[in-house]
Amino acid sequence: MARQGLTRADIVSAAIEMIESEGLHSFSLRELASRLHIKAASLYNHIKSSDELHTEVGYYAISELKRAQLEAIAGKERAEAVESLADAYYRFGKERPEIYKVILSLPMVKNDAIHSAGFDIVEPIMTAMAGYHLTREQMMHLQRVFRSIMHGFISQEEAGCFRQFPVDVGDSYRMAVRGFILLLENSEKEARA
Amino acid sequence: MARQGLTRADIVSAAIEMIESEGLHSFSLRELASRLHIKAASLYNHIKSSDELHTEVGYYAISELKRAQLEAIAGKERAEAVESLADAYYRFGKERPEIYKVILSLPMVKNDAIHSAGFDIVEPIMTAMAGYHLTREQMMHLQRVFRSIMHGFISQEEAGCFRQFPVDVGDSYRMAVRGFILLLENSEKEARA
DNA sequence: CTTGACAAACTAACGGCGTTAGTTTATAAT
DNA sequence: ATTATAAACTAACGCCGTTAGTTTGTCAAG
Repeated sequence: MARQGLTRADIVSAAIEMIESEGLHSFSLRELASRLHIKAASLYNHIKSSDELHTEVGYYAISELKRAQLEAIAGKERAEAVESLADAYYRFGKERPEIYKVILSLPMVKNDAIHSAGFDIVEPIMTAMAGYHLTREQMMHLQRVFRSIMHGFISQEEAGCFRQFPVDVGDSYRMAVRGFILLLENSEKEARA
Repeated sequence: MARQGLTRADIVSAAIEMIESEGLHSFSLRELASRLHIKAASLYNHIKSSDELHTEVGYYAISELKRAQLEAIAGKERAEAVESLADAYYRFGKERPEIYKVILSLPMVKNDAIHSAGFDIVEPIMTAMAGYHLTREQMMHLQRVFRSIMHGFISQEEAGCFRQFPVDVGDSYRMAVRGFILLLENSEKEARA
């Protein structure tokens, strides 16, 4: 087998492709190696462990999500910005479910690099809320509430938890976003008081 | 080794114990068998597969969550009922994180038994909202919103996603619940109109 | 042009996993 | 006392991540 001179970047992007097309749960180093026409052990010339590769894919996933978010809020303010941000988040989770799962499965604890990458996700949310007159502390709380709603909705829909009732999932989603905007307006009133 | 006459129920409850104490991710049939002083292959006299055991543990987890929820809303109405329900949900996720993860990892799709068990989780939520004057359709949507907020919050906190900022997580949680109650009140107004 | 260093690839193996097939054997019912 | 049932066993298969040690292609310095 002629040597092909694979790089670390080649391996990471092959992993991303494979996860997107075949699913995170069925991903394995051996299968990845096989697709690169390599033995599994050879991967260890480029990566230290399966976890490290997983983290590397995670950085990509976070950067993609951030990109989509920043694009969504560009030139928008207040409710319009928040709705557009939510839509981008929702679409990302729906269109790239496996990559989204990678973000969720990232060990945020005890890994400074991932921890700081987490700020990339927070930043667009803070920007979208900037048009509201809120204290810095309120924004920190509200950012958590926003992420909870979005993540909770996406992952439960993906898991099939919303099939008990025949009502439209899109309608539920819009109601959830409306709830958050109500909370934003309510918080603004409190901040003024 | 004297035969101990293990039953399916023995195995399920040993699995529950093991998951609660050692964590879902480190659970394995071989380790479970070892704790029961049995070979792994012997487990197959009682269960068909690892997935089946997982599902069985899931039924237990759902019933426990439902029990906690029903207890929380007993004799309460409207905001008080919803807040108490949310607290029970939150406490369950925090105090029994591994069992909670089992619920999340249940394959809701393509398994009728689990699908119908999902109703057990919905029911207390519908009851808690019963005091509000809402249409049946509104309740179906709001139930999804409630679960999204709760699940999103619990799983992100558990994953360590809320460590970017030093503000109190409990305060964020209360703000999230307040947001949901605002949405309930707002929906009620719309229903009357 | 040769030589030497580096790193990309290899083979072989370990211990772990879920699972299957086929076998023994204790217990409970006839 | 005999027999049927099912709880347990052994042995093996094919996955998995990972490590150690080895070959070999490539590329740069002498």
